[in-house]
Amino acid sequence: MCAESTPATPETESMPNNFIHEMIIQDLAPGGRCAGQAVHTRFPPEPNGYLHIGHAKAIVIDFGTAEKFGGLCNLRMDDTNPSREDVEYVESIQEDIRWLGYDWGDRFFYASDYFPQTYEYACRLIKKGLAYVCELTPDQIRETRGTLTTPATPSPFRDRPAEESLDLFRRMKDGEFPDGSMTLRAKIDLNSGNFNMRDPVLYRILRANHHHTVAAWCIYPMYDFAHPIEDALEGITHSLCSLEFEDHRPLYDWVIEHIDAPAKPRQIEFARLGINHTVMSKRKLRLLVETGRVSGWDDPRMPTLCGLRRRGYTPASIRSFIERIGVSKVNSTVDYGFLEHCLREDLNANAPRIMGVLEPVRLILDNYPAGQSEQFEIENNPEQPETGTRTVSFSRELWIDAGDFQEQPAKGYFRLYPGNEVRLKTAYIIRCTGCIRDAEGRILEIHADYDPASRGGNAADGRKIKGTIHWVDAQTAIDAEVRLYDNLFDIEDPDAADCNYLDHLNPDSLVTMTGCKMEASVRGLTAPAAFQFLRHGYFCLDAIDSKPDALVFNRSVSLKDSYRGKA
RNA sequence: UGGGGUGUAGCCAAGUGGUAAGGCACGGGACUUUGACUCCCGCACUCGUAGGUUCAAAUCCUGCCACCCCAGCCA
Repeated sequence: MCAESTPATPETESMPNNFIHEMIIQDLAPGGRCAGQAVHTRFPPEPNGYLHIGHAKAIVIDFGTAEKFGGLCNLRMDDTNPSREDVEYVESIQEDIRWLGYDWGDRFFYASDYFPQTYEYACRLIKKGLAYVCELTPDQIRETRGTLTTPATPSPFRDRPAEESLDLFRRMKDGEFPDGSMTLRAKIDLNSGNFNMRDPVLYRILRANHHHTVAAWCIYPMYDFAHPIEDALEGITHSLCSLEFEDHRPLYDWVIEHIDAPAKPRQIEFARLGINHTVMSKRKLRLLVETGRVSGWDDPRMPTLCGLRRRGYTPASIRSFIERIGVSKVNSTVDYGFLEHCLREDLNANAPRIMGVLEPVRLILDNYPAGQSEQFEIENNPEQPETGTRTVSFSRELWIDAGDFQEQPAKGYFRLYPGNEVRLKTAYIIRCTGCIRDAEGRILEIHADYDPASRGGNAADGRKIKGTIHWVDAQTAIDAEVRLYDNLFDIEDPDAADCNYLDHLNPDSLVTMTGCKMEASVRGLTAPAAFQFLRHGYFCLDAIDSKPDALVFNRSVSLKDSYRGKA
């Protein structure tokens, strides 16, 4: 069960032009680099982990850009390094992208399916004298690569005859040499200030079980060689990626040029997404999972798409968030609060409401006939009257939230306190007459009288009632557990270089409340299922932990700061 | 020290020589059968910085400063 509260249709029409769009518009203009062509992009994750909100930015940009220009976006597993990849990830990646609302049609590819062509292109480079088989060890390659200010020294194998390299390369593929003993290297520019151009490795020998090709290959192309080829073979016109690949663009272009590629894709880089109070790197997220600091990749505190989904985030809210933060080349960190804002906005408009109390206290209406019961029709969503109403039962004994009563009211408090009137939402106006405490001073029950003439919540004499509170009929209430989630880290920037993020896990990131009470109509609800109550978080049914007799709710967004600290 | 990038409000972000959009956050007010939502109002005499060109500069030129990325047989 997934919490989808809104149709998953990307609204890229509303997406304002960003610098990538401007570049594409120029490419498309008459005489431009790809005048007359259809825009074609791709989202190329390596299947070595779960997708997170940072990937959502790339997904929205890749799919959204293609859609904006009436083109297509492929989904491609960039699986050129078998050692860390797994089918578990290729499946979760597809599920999460679908959940976000994007469709790659029949254009699902594996980079590893192109290995035969990639091999042929490598042979072509060798024949042109642009690549050679090198027998230097990894250490030797590092030592001869030079430094920031000194050029690389040539490999002793750099001028090996093409025929010899071709033969060796074939034998590398045929498994004649051990892992790591040889590489295929491009012959480019040892003096370049860009390390990527100092004879980069194109192929390495690696015996590992590949999740897709199994043991068909024992040589694997490097990203820098494989990626431009993958893009060219698929007819990609614009290869969008993150900023750290800017230095790789000259090599990308070099490959495209020298293999005589069937297409000339253009790489454009944008800044990846940073959000405060969380970490985004797969390595760090993986460690949280493996050390049990969270319950899994889908722990509702995780910034993974499956975690956000379980927390109650809607696909529309995530898409809206990405579209609204914009696209630029500035390294930026967006406030987590903005993500929450986008969720609140969607939930407020589209989520069905129920009433519930987290910390139940018994409320007894002394003048309400014992044994009597009545029904109220309550709107499911005041923002959408067309979503109808539900029936909620009411009787003499109710549950209200402890926070909605103060025996000694604080200054400005306008909910229930002795002598004060408050409205039980859509039911009656009541006046508090006092409360009973046990020996330890805990409130056992609150007493009040109801105004029979106020059925529906309006006073017959027109008097104004300032406070309105939630309530649940004690006779029909359903028990539930509620989990309050907060930021995973208690500092703004757990990624800061001078801090160990594991030392800053927020100890209050998960607070579990048991014995909570929900109105009975929650039973009939399936996904989408998000609820707002208790001034004023949004909660949603946990799709994974819920059982028929033990509902579990996750709080989707924390309370607004302006409300924190108030009674 | 070499190469590649980026600097507009607390956080994102428009702006492309004609006098600083918008959103989040924040503050104030109105409304309210959720202290939510919604609605108003306020929030950069200034665009990293110092000069220069111009009638006019965030936009053009020069110098300086700050920050990010790069020396994997990772992507």
